[in-house]
Amino acid sequence: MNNRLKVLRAERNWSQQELASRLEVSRQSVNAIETGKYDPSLPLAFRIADVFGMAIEDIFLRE
Amino acid sequence: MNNRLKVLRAERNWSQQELASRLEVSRQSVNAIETGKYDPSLPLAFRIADVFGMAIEDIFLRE
DNA sequence: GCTTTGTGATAGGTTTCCTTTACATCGCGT
DNA sequence: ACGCGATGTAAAGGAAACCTATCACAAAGC
Repeated sequence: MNNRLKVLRAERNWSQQELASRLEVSRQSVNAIETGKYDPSLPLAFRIADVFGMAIEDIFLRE
Repeated sequence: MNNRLKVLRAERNWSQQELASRLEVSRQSVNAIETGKYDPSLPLAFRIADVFGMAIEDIFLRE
């Protein structure tokens, strides 16, 4: 499951640590999700959508 | 994380087994998600949204 | 040079998701 | 009364999603 995390984070000039703090997860989790190691849980996906002010469907892509 | 699975399933007159087959998961998984035992993974949430033709945000509710 | 910041990766451990198998109940039709 | 579809639940095991701690490295600044 592909995602646009890295781009969205760059648009806001946030470091991985900055995003991790906003999501209340570890920096390693953010890194793992960005690099496609695994997909976030649904609750975390909702939190990600919230901090970016977008819909889950617009951040995570099927395919 | 609350969800409207039971209602959506009832609207379509699908049994848990019917939905499980469409999602390609076990019936117990559908039952567990419906009864709030746990949340689906993100990929499964996308499949659920697909079979109902809705957005994830309209099936699973924050709060 | 040295230090800081950002990023990628790994090892080891816990929790959550999902499976198979199994059992109990309830409602409905025969 | 009997069978059957639908549902709820539980145990045991594996896979996936988290965690902390740690190392490595490149780029930038002083």
